[in-house]
Amino acid sequence: MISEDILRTFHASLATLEKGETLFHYGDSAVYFYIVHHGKIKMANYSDDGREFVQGYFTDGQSFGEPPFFQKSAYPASAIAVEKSSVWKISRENFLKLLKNNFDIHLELTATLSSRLIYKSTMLSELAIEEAEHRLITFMQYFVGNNKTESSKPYKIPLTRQQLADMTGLRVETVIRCIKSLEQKKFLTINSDGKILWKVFQ
Amino acid sequence: MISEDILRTFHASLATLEKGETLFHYGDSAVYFYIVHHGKIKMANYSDDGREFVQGYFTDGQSFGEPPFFQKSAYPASAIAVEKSSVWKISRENFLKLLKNNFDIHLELTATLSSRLIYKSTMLSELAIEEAEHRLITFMQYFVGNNKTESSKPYKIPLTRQQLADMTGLRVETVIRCIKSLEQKKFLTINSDGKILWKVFQ
DNA sequence: TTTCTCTTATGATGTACATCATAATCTTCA
DNA sequence: TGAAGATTATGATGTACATCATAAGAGAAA
Repeated sequence: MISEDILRTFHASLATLEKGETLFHYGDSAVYFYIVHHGKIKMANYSDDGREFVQGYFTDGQSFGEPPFFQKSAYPASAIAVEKSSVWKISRENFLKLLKNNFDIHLELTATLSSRLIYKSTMLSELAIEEAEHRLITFMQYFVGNNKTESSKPYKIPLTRQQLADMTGLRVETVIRCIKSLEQKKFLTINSDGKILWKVFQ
Repeated sequence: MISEDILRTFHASLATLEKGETLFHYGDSAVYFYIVHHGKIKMANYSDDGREFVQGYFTDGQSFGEPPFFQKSAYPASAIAVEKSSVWKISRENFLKLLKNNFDIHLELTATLSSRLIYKSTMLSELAIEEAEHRLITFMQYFVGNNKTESSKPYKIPLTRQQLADMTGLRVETVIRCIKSLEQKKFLTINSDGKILWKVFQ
């Protein structure tokens, strides 16, 4: 988490985005690196026939779009505002200066990249060798581990079946059927509003 | 690339591995970080019914096993020596000291992690929304881009159909059929020894 | 030189998930 | 407040890739 003071020192500027607006497209050369000030941004890839894969969602305080920075390559996915948002943008040069002058921030970045790398490796292996239900369990375990705060009660996963599908390479109907099946197998329960309640001890 | 001098300063030690030997298993808690001194290491995941997914191969000078270091988590995949190898191992503490004292090495690590993150994101999106031939093209493009040195002649990809399958989440037979189809579509040619020759301009 | 294992190859068959169709809520926003 | 668009749901059908079977050549091992 980089303080606003430091951001200003290194000439970060704020940009605002309407809901649905695209910040950058897949393949654009990466000139800026971003931190969400307020709102929600998704990074996603699209196939020729319109299928979507969501690489991740980013909210207040989270940075995104750093990786292509270090080999001056292109963004590997597009960034779209899911809701009205504002983001800090920092140029490559200023960002490198910032890292050079702040070991703690650099280390935090390293940790963030590492954590994302573990997530991607995990999901990649799931998509490559496991089937739908297994994939969903692994994804939800990861998600709950990263978002659940209180430790005793079941966690209500704030994602629709469609969002689960978009992040696991499955289709809505498949996710719906798997979730039903996983409910019968007692991996989770379905709340009265349809949302998934993840059990505590697993 | 970290010099042997610096490695010794931070108490790195050498370990040797026979062909087929396992350095660490998926799920082991990550106490060391490694750099290949000489040989070839693969990181891979295995499903219950024995299917393999290869996350990557690492050779002389390349580091691996860093990500779980920064949140003290477990290795996300197993590391196995593909041939007789020797690796430098550095403890977490010494590694952090090393980063703190060498900005350039830290920045190089950041760049390495970023590059891997882009690779994983790319393959993840491929596995999620693209079909077999597209996946293979993307993988080979990436591979050639990272390994081809001379720029004029077609590049002979030094991987078997089985290795391609293991890295793309496909099965050998599918890879064989796809490669044949891609040959007919002029994306590549098949050498007299069966190896894939990747065309220059694509 | 023989045996074993790996690699490329090809056909027949099976299946997990996608796709298509339809519908009953629920939410959004105009 | 009423229409449009999500969301969850369920059945019927389609298909890309996996699986199984078999084989021929190449290299390694003994």
